[in-house]
Amino acid sequence: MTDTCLCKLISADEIDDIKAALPGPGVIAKLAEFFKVFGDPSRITLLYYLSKRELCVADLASLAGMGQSAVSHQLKILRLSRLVKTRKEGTVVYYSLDDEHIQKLFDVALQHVEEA
Amino acid sequence: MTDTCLCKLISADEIDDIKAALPGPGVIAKLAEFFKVFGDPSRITLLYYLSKRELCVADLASLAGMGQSAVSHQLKILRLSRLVKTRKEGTVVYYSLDDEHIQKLFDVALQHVEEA
DNA sequence: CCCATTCATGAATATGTGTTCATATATTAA
DNA sequence: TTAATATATGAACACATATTCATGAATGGG
Repeated sequence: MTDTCLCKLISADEIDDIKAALPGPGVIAKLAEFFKVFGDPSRITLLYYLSKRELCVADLASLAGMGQSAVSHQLKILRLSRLVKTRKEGTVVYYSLDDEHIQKLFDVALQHVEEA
Repeated sequence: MTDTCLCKLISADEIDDIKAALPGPGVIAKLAEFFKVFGDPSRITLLYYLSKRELCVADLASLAGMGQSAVSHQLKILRLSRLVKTRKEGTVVYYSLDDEHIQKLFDVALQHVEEA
């Protein structure tokens, strides 16, 4: 056990304060799950196209250069994360964005990425 | 091939416009990599603690309830993503945040998560 | 009613990822 | 130098995940 460290001289009070303000495990898990959805190039691409206009599955596949099944699987993840919504017209399902925060997230991330 | 869809009646011009505005594959990959870093509960926890104060590896491990090695591995990822920076004092390495956007990202994500 | 089309879904597979264990590196003290 | 401590690193393992393939479900046309 090498877990003894001089810098542990944070006061017990301060430790308690910091730990108390930590979001619960449930919230942390949800945060991670949320970010994980954005952590895939295919989903980023789909979200980008949907940020431009409502699109059906086949067109998304065509635009993104992905197979129909792959798109469908990814759209399910985006649906479960409440990032996109659907509108059905006959056999065609139109997808569109369902979250006004997405563009803001992209902007912040782009800022970081471009600060290379 | 079942990739023929009526809704493909987007004009060729519109398709070109949308595709032209798509960030290049490099940028999309970087965006995904960036978000992926936040897509893990351990890293979220470490970032949270570092948002409170500078901390050494052993204390981070203790606070987060993780092994020293696991923390070190995750800190390396955060370092390579330029999200944290280090300061060495003897054998002790102090970590602290190195990006002013992190809190903003957390805020947006929390908003989404809490809109359940 | 039968068929074609669009999308969803389950299984299989290949790849990626987080933790642990053991060990190496670096710094300080004796 | 030797020993001790803090951190970093590499290999191994277990687990998650993205895609493909095959197929199922739903809708509309003939």
